[in-house]
Amino acid sequence: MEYNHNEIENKWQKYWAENKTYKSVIDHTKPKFYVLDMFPYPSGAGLHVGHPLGYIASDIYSRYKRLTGFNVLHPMGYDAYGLPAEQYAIQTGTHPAITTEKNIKRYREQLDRIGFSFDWDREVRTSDPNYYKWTQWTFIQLFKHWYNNKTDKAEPIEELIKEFEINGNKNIEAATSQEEIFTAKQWDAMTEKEQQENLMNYRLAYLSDTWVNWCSELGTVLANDEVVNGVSERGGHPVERKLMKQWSLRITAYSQRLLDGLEKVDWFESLKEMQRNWIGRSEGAGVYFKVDGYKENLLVFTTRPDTLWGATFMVLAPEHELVEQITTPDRKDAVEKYVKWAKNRSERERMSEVKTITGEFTGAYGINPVNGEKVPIWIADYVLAGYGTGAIMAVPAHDSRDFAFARHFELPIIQVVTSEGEEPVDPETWDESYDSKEGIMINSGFITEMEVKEAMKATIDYLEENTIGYGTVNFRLRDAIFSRQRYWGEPFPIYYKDGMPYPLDESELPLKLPKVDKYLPTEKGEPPLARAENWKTKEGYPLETNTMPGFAGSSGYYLRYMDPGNKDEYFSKEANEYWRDIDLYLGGDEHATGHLIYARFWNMFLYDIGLASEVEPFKKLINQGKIQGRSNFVYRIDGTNKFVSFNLRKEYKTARIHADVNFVDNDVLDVEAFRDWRPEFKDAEFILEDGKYICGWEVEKMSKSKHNVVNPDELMEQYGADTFRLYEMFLGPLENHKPWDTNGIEGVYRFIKKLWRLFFDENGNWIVTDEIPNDQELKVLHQTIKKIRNDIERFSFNTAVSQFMICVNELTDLKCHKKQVLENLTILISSYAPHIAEELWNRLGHNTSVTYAAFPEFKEEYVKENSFEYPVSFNGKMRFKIKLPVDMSKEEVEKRVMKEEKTKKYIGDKQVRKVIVVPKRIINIVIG
RNA sequence: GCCCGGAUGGCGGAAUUGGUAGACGCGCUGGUCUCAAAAACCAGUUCCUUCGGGAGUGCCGGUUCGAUCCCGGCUCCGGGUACCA
Repeated sequence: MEYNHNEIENKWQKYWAENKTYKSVIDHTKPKFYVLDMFPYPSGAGLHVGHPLGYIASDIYSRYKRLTGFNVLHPMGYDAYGLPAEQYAIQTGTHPAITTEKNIKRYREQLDRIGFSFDWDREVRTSDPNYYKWTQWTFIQLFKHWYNNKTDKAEPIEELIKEFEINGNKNIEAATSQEEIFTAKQWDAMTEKEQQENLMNYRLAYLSDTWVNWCSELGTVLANDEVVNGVSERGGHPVERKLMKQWSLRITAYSQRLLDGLEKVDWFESLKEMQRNWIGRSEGAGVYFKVDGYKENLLVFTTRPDTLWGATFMVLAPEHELVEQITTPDRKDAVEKYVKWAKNRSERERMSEVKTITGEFTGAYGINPVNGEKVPIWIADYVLAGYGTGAIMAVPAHDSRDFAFARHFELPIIQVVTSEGEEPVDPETWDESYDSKEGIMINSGFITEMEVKEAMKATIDYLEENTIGYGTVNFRLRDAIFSRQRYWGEPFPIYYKDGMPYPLDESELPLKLPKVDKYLPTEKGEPPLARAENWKTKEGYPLETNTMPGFAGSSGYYLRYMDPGNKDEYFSKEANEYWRDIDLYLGGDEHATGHLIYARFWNMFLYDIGLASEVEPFKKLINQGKIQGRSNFVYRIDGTNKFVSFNLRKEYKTARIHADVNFVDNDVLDVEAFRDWRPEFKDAEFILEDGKYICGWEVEKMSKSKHNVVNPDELMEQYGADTFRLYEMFLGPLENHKPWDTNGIEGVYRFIKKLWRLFFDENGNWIVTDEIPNDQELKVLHQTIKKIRNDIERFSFNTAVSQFMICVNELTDLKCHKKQVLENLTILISSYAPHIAEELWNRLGHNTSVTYAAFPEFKEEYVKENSFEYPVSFNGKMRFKIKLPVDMSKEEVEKRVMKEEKTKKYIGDKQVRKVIVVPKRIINIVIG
């Protein structure tokens, strides 16, 4: 039989589907292994050549784990809610569900063509009511829980209410926005609405007026991680700050646990570092400053309590709630003008004008609690409303931003830290502030002469003793804004009574997405769901009109895969206790500060309430690199329709034009295809070199406009899925970002055909024999077993492909067609090239899938050498090799080498200073 | 600015990190087969060379018998992040 990839691949893909070869069920006799890919958003463009990279790697790993005796869970699904389908709906009126369904179908076809070992019976889609029922259910649980800082976990809100009824909130330590203390009596006296408002400050899912990132172009708010460089991640539209009533998740309650959990997981260090920075823990102190003439206190956060004596002014964020109250009449106009200006400035403007120093004096003064000094209170937008308390004490001598501000507005600068052994110099002469935490305190009351670190501690103690401050930890992480003013997302299971939100009863779930006439906001500016008829409960209470954000559905999908059909529960205890967590998670690192933090939070909450059995959901995580495009260019001579080949282009004035990579082969342009491409090139002329038109090339993003998109379907049609899979892996290390280059796939295709010819001769006759393999053949096989196992375990898929090539080359040279060897090779390669492996396995006489075979055992004895070819180097330079027995002693080796003619030649008339013999490594002779 | 990566032939990359630099593949050169081409196969391919050798893993220096690997100082490229107090 001739190797016909299309025939073989269709046959086995059909077989796998019909026999449910990759179906996974709980099996307590085997250890479990859960391999997960980040599920895709099914976009209309389908898969390009970059998408399957991670899926191929995880598939190889899954198949390998099956061969080594694991019960593997390897599911796939779709992150089906998303903006593109909704934007398309707005333009065309097509319901996003229809677009999504169509895209999923196309994705599935493409995925199936690559031969993945997914258990499709476990497919989940975030937009499926059977799935989002549990997203809604989890939201209700978040609404019904609060975070107890004493026990460090989420607890039911009923218990909080009980405590309020007995003691009020004075003994409660919670993650809360509630600052006022009330008694049980006061609690009792509250109306239901007041009680609900109060509880809202404790709930893990809560409604509040929040400063949000508003994107008017998209008509919705965005989470912090959805805003990049001041514009929306999707579409690049401008984003502004706006105060809106929004649902949020109190993820900040989990800041410390999210940080600590990173120590327990096996992820790339760079990714962990990104999460650490995003969580942004900083230790310091909260300090109360009295406002002169008012009873209000201003609370500031500082990481340098030791520099309190150097605070010469204070700065509030323009949005700070006390600004209006404390501004003196003479400063009112200026301050109001500034606040208005700051508010209307877009995020992007604010970020690009960081260097420009702006601010206004409020006319008010704060009183430094440690020395009673009066310090002016300013407002400036370098202080952010969203971080710390939105107010700072400014220590210009020891903070570069405060220093710049003080210089600009001519405010006093007092030095309080001096570097050890140096005399203090008048700060007026400084070029920059002294920000280092190394040094000795001066001019600082009782902490003078202390070391900085000692002074910090002493100051915090002092603040706490005198109740003018406290030691504290601040996090950069913000609560996750959870409302979106869009149609295509999960409806909130929430209704409103007297303006207060209440959760639906769980029996009402799923609350299905209603039909609307248009996918746009209403005339009154309400979200699209407000257009739905009868969008209210049975009792007539109005339902929430916002929908959940994209990360809602993706935060717990990996748990649902464990038990996707469950009608009564998110997932059963039994399923979760068996599958537990993801042993290997593969995906792009663009999710570092979004999905991967939200999902950890989601899982941690489910752990707290007793559902999930592991705190951390993703034990090991690998980021695959992005595949970039490799664009090709032609060079048109200015003012002509003549194109000059790459290496001759310097002789002319040319313009560089993208040529479609699909009619360029090894940078050689198919001139006819190019002429047919566009009418304006019909009569193009070409100046060739060596009879060819050579194109220039560059690595760019893969995109339609750059004509560098390579479609996997065409490659698979031409070379087959097995070749495609091997080639994607052969491209380079999995985690590297790398350009796609179709040049080279031929080499892998040649390899596959060469593999086939170990089993069939050129006339297609089966030539496998039952002969006993010889030592050489066994050595090749066992070297390969060892290398493949090793390489897969360390995710070095590219070098494994090389080893397969070496193995097949050597077996071909040895003319080895022996069943004992080839059978093992078939199993080895089955995780990389499953179709051809399945065909060969079948022809070797097996009637079950190679999936259920056992990974060949490596036997040291077959690769053992009794001699080693020592490289002999002189002063570190390798000159010749000499074969010696491995068990020869160092002394003996030295003696033998020194006797060699060649050794004498290279020594010449020089002196031998030293001879180094490293057994089974090297011999180095030092001469000179 | 700060924090992470990275730099090896014409190209993708290897060297499981002190021990033979350039595995494997692409491309290129020559050859076999063929009327010819394709395919397939064989040989060669880091650079320079006066054919003795010499140089060589971004650059400069150090440690070592020996450095792609360790240390110090740069340059360039990629990514993340940014008035975070």
